[in-house]
Amino acid sequence: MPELPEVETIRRGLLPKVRGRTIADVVIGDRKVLKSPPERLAASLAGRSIVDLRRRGKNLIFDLGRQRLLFHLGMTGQLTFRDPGIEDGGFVRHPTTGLQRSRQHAPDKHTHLQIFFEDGTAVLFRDIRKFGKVVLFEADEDLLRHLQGLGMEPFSEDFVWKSFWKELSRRRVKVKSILLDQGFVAGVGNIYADEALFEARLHPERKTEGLSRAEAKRLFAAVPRVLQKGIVLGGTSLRDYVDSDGEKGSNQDELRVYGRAGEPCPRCGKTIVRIVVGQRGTHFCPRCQKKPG
DNA sequence: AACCTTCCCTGATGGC
DNA sequence: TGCCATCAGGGAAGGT
Repeated sequence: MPELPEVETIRRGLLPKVRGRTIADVVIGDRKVLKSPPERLAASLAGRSIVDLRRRGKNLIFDLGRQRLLFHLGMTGQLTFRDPGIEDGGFVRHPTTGLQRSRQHAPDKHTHLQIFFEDGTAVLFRDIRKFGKVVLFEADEDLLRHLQGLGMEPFSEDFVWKSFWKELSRRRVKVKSILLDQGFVAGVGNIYADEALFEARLHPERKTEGLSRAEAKRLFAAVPRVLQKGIVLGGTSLRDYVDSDGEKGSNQDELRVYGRAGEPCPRCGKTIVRIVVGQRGTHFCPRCQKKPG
């Protein structure tokens, strides 16, 4: 599932390929994921140039000058670049490493939006479960209104201990739940929440009001650390996630607890367990992440 | 405010 | 081309 590291990896891969490019045409697939009327999307996007590609939490935002095109990838969303001059899944000549297999894929029944440039290359939005969304905003202030509920952005100047502690103390919820709350820290999803809690050695069902400053500080440090690791490794590909070239990330091999129920804890060897917290599968080490009682 | 349930959606999986 | 139930989950919505 695309969380901050996956969306950031897509952004970095896509940016050099789309910046400065002019949209020639768009092709609409299933309109259910398009939160703006397809006719307006098509009419508004044609002729626009892509000035920048930004990210806020798990949202990817195309800056089109005045307009903003927002993608949220939901559970299974993919945003890839496709060059029709290259065979899908075939071999391409890589500038430094020689021949390399192309992972780009042709549009299929799950491709809901294709943004074509003048030379025939395109950005494809594909989403099997259709939990993703595409929204067009006419101006930046409309986008900001849409994003106003989001919390601190990791790696930005907003992400400071004072705010983290203040917000954490204000709320009275399970620590796993607050990590998943996009109004607290933007961009953390189920995988990185479990990883951060393991890193901080906190039981996912600990209540926020019961955390000591030292414990909260561990969490404050762990969140950007696990996210950064995810970015460095190109994201976590458990099932559907691929980057803008259609390539899988490698952070799935480095996960400490997520999806590892029944396996030994990498820190102490005790068996990792899986419980449900807030309707979400939650993985932790019962020895390293004790619930004080 | 916190907490719970339901909904959206498809593909993988396992039982029979 | 077997059929059906279950599960995965981000986020919005609605209820308690």
